[in-house]
Amino acid sequence: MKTRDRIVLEARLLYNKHGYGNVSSATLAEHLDIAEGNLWYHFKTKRAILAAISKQFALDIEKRLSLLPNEKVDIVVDYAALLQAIVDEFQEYRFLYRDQADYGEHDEIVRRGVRGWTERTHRQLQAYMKEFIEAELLDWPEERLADLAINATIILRYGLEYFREMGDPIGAGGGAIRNSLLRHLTLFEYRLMPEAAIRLRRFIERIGNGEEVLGKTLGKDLD
Amino acid sequence: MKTRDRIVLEARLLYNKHGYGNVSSATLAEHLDIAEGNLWYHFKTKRAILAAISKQFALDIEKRLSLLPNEKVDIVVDYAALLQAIVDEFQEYRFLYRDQADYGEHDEIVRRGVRGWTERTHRQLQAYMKEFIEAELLDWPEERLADLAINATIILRYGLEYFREMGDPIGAGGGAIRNSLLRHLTLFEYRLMPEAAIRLRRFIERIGNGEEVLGKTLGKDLD
DNA sequence: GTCTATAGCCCGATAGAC
DNA sequence: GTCTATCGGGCTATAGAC
Repeated sequence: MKTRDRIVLEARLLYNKHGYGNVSSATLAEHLDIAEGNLWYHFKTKRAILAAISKQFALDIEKRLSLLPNEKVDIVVDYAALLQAIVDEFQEYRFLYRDQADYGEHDEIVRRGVRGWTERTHRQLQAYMKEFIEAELLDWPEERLADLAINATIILRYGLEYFREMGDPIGAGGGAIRNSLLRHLTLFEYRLMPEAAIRLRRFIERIGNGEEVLGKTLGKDLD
Repeated sequence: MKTRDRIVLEARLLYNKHGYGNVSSATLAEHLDIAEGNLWYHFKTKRAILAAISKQFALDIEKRLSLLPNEKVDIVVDYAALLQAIVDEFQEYRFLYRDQADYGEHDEIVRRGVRGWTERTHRQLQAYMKEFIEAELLDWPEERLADLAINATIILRYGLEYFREMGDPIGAGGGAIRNSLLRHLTLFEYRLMPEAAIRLRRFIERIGNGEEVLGKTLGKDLD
């Protein structure tokens, strides 16, 4: 792996773990076992590292947004795969949102993209919900489908922070991911066919345990 | 107003605006028009300022948690007053949660309190919802009332960050507060009596516009 | 209580040898 | 591409005069 790529990877992991502002270039270089000067050779400013991570973030988001319900598999499995992709993404780029007050404005690519990505995420979730309805696994009125998708996005997105604050441990095996997923499920579980609800809950347990039974769809090449 | 109190107030405002890590003691002293040495006389460390703000935070939370549906007024007005107290609180101490990755561990008083405060907030919202039901303004099954209250809390809590990311301006008159409140309303509006929904929406517009028609219940002495 | 002056540290970033 | 050495600047915090 090239030094430049190692820097981008390690920076992202350290920023997620300790916060962007708490990871100095000296610390980063030390973790990479390279000299600090070498780091400045590859990236002329600290913000340039942020830009490189942001670029990869944009690519990964597009990959996740391209996921669609697969006609060949059943919708419960499809939806579980989407959920896994979403929580992976939120975890892998967590610092980008969490530390924004720290590093100031987002990189341009994120600043310009974030609104569109969020709206497309709503539509993506809505498309999956619609499949549940068409498979007669969910009984939900069409006119409230958009609200369901938006509220589900918000809860998935901020669940990690919410449950961390409540004391749940983060990371694979920790309760925060599992609880976020279960929390979003409360929005529509009461209108799901019991069998579909049971299967979804089973998938959520596996995702929460970090079992990655469905194959990781994002960042596989990075970890 | 005593210098010490002025420091605590101005620090909170500046931290909320620019982020805890981006407000140096020099900047803070400059805004207060006092010498930096004077600041260190009142607070021996920067963290001591954080502790003072956290202490006030705890007091304000208790005040807000003590709000109850008032038998003499109708529940819609009561609920609007609670909503206003909650969004005020989340705005006035926004940096405390938002910048936690920056300043590290919460002050002890917050660290020990946060779980209990959140759970009590759930129960508080639930009590108000129950009043709506008893006034026959809301049709909602008892067994899903807790979930409604929790999901409403999360959306109220993180709505500000969510809508800011989406490009809405923050602060009185900005769209973020109004949109957070409307978003939380989507959770149960479809089961509200139309007349109650209309009145709630009208209150939300006024809160979103910063009109404070119900009287500010928190931080009144600070602003 | 408030001020000035300054210590001591870590940070992001640069210069230049290899 | 990688290293060592170093600079300028901002930050938290201290010392001591008034």
